Amino acid sequence: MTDQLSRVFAALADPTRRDMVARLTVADATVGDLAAPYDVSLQAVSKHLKVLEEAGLVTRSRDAQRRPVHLEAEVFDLMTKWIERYQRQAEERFTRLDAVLASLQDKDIPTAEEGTAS
Amino acid sequence: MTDQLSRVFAALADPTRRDMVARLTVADATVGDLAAPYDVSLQAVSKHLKVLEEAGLVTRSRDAQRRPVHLEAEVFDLMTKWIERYQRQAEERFTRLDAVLASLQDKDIPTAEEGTAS
DNA sequence: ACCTTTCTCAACTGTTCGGTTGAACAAAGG
DNA sequence: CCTTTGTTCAACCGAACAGTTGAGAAAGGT
Repeated sequence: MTDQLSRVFAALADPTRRDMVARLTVADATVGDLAAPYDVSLQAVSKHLKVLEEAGLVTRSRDAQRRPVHLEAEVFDLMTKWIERYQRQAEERFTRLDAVLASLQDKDIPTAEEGTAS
Repeated sequence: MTDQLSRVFAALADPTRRDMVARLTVADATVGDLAAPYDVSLQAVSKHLKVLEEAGLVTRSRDAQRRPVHLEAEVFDLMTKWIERYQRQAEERFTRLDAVLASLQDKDIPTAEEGTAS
């Protein structure tokens, strides 16, 4: 899973990580802040953050001992673009199918119209 | 990973599965059709399809020995909704931050405004 | 009836994932 | 210094994942 798109999808496949992202849209937070609501160790949360970071979804700076986490929302565009592209393509295919069905209603051809076999 | 949203994200985290989805926007296909371009066993592809199916991304019917796979593009909406919601929220926060910074330039208040702790 | 095609199920393998604990590092602050 | 706070690293564990092979089901074609 080398490519970023895969990493982003994988990162958001986990409910805890999605929740973290959701909370980061409100404000930056430290690891401790983020860990608070969950019933897991701080280390586990730290690992989740590493996943989000490697997906490019968050960045981290430094403030004394703290490592504030900041959401990089632009990465969403990567997904949105992929999804929209194929969503559009699927819709187009759908309307194309409608056209075929409509033309079939005019004529009276019960046979296949596919150009598969030679 | 019980919820559908997690399953959809996880399903699309794999490049091979994303490619299958992409190809299914063009036309329905059999397992064999789908497997052809990849250098893995048919069984592996069959497993990938099971993942896509359990995520609600595809459905399968029957045509003699064949099991044609059909894309259910509506499921994309699930993701799109989630993404857009937090994308919007992140943007709003951004503009809100701008406002705060602007007001800070007028006054001179360096203290926090968050009502988190009891 | 047989054989072929298409696909799935079952069992096994190596790898990744999400979690744990314990130790250690980084940066202030007595 | 030594302690406290915040975070990460390392090793480990069980479960899930992505792949394999081998057997077999499902549905026709001849």
